[in-house]
Parts: sequence; C-alpha cells; structure tokens
Amino acid sequence: MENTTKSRILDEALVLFAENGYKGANLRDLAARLGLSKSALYKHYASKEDIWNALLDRMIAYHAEHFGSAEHLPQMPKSTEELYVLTMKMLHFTINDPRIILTRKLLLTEQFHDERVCKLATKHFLIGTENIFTIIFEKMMEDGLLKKEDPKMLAFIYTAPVTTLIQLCTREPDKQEEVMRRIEEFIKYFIKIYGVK
Amino acid sequence: MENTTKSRILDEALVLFAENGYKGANLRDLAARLGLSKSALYKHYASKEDIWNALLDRMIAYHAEHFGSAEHLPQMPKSTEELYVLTMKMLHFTINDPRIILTRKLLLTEQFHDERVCKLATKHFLIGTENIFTIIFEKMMEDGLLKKEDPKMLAFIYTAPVTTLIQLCTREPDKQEEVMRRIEEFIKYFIKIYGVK
DNA sequence: TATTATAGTGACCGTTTGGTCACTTGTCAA
DNA sequence: TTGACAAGTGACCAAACGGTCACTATAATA
Repeated sequence: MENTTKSRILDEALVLFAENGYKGANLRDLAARLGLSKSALYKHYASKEDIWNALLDRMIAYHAEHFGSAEHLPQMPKSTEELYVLTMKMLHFTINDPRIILTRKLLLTEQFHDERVCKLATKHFLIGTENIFTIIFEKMMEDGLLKKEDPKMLAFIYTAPVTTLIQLCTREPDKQEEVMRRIEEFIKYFIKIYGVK
Repeated sequence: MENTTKSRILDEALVLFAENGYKGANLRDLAARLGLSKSALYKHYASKEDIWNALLDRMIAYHAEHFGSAEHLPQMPKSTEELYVLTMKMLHFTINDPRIILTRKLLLTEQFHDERVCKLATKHFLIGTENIFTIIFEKMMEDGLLKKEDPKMLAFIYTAPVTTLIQLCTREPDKQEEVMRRIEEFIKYFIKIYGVK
C-alpha cells in the first residue's frame, strides 16, 4: 500500500464511510483524523463524492485482483482435512482483517444507495466465494475426494451458510467464538456428507 | 393496522429511513409525504430520534408477534412436497410484501448504528427462521418424512442459503426470477438428499 | 537567485437540518 | 356559549455541513 496523503485520505475515508455511512460521514472528522485542515482535502479530491468514488475504485480493483483473477486461487486441497484447514484459514483472515471488516460494513450499509456498491456486494457476498469453491470442488471431485454432485450447487450450499455467519460476526463481534464454533461444526458436517472415505 | 396520524407517520418514516438511512432521512420530506407541515410532526413525537424509536418498537413488536410466538407457527407439512409448497409460499410473501422489503433494507443499512436494530437483524436474518424450521424438521423427522439428523443443523443449512438469496433479491430486485429459480432448485436438491422416499 | 508548482491553512459562504414558538382551527364537554 | 385541548401552520433559529478563496510555506527547477 502507498502512503501518500491521497492514499491515506482513502484509508480514513473507508473507516468513516463504513462506520457512519456516506451521508453520516463528514469531511471535518475526516480531516481531523488525518491531522489536516478540511480545505487540504480539496487539494487531492474535488469533492466528498470524488473521495467516495476514488475509494470505490480502489475497493473494486482490490476485489478484482484478489477474487477475480485465476492467479490468486488458493492451493487446491488434497484431502477433506485440507479443505477444512483452507476454509478455516480463509475465514480467520476475512473475519479479523480490519480493512475487510470495514469493507463488509460499507457494502452492507450502502448497498441500496449506490449502484457500484450494489454490484460489488453481490460479488463479495455471493459470486466471489461461490466461484472459487466451484473450482475447488470440481477439482476435488476429479480427484475422488468428494462425491460427484453439481459443483456449483455444492459451492452454493457450502459458502452461503458461512457467509451468513460471517455477516453475523460483522454485526455482533462479541459472538465471534460462537460463530467460529458453528462454522467448524458446519464444515465437519458438510465433509461427513460429501467427503469420500 | 391503525390509520391515525401517529401511525401514518411511522409508515412513511419506515419508507424514508429504509431508503435513505437514519441520517439521510429528513423531517421535511417526511412531513411532505404526509401532506403535513414539519412542525405538525412534533405534536406526535418529540424528536426525530423519538420517531425512530417508536418505529423500532413497532418493528420489534411485529417480529415478536409473527416469529416469536408459538401460535403463528405454520401448518406442519405432511410430506416433502408440502414442505416445498410451504417454503415457497413463505418466500413469495417475504419477497414481495413492500413493508417487509423496507424492513429488510432498514435492518441492513442501520445494523451497525443502533444496537436494537443489530439484535433484530440477527433475529430476522438468522434465529427467527432457524427456530421455525427446527420445529418443522423435528416434527417431520418424527413423522418419518425426513432422515433423522440434528434438526438444528438441518434448519441452519436449509434457511441460510435461502436467506442469502433473499438478500440478493432485496439488493437487486431485477434478479427476482433468477433468485426464485435458484431457491426452487435448492429446495428440490435439499429434499432429494434429506427426504425419505 | 528568482520562479513556479504543490501542499496546507483559516476565515468565510450558502444550504440543509432538527427543533422551537406564537398563532389558528376545529371539536367536545361543562 | 364558552373554555379547554388536540392538531396543524408558517416563520424563525442555531448548528452542522460541503465547498471556496486568498494566503503561506516548502522544495525543486531554470
């Protein structure tokens, strides 16, 4: 990540927009967090909306880079145990990384106010992980690690419950332990049913 | 539903809060929608926050009445076909009723700004339907209609994917057909696996 | 050294917002 | 008939907001 003022503005804008929404965030707070005067912001961005759009550009680019390209695919699991470990590792990351937490909050609170947020939310909460696990499950079925079913359907019923619990954890962080336990249980149950012994 | 001014204010407040968020909604628009002057609102509620709290009281009471009490349980399915029909009927209702759509929007956009919204969101998106289907599945297992598994786990993996797709439909209403098709597919797949022939 | 572009400041502006207040109207009971 | 109360109006207020502008400091370049 860069550390220019222009980039730092977006960093703090993410915090404020995620915590207060677009309408609720104000440029005085943003400037204060950066140790700048409000008018300094206008040397880097033309308006509040301009900051918002630049932040969205960055979020969209980040998602495309990490979830859209084939090169960022995780290592294919060679056993159902490895599927469990891989999923839990991805989970720990997505549930603890402050920036991703803020991104999730922003997507949820602004999904109805901005079309680009709307599209990105669908990718983030549905299509992104679904696609990745479709590929993973296809491979695991080929390798005889999973029962042969429609890999898309399997990816859906695997990722959707996890996504639901991640959203719960984003909403109520104090339930993190409960969420982790339930996801572990769920994955083990899933493997019990679809894993090939 | 009542049709007093006090109640009508809440009706329109739901629309505005759901569409613009608490911060984004303003009392002039609200008054205009009601054909009232802004100051008239203050004859019924002490402040914007007071309106918000009254609306939330009503939402919480509504949810408790329709999802918390035993008397509002749906008729127990006597076959897996009836489970399919029941689920699709509940789905059509929850996906098309304007007030419930607005409620979902409000829960999603304000879940991080208000603790009561936070709690209600968890009930609405997770615990509520989960509890209902736990009871339904327990009964269906007793009746030999479903394989005997942990009914709570089954309710979770049944409702979570549906909830995910309902949220997609709330976000992108033009995908309603796709969502309905996917849910149908999912339910049939679920019944294929857990239904007793 | 003089010039120029960049980054930053603080005072200021117009608009929007939640909220108040004196006043009016209609209804119903004493 | 009158008095009291609830419901509604429009003008007004202070605060918060996004945005502008003249000005300063710094550092690189000609």
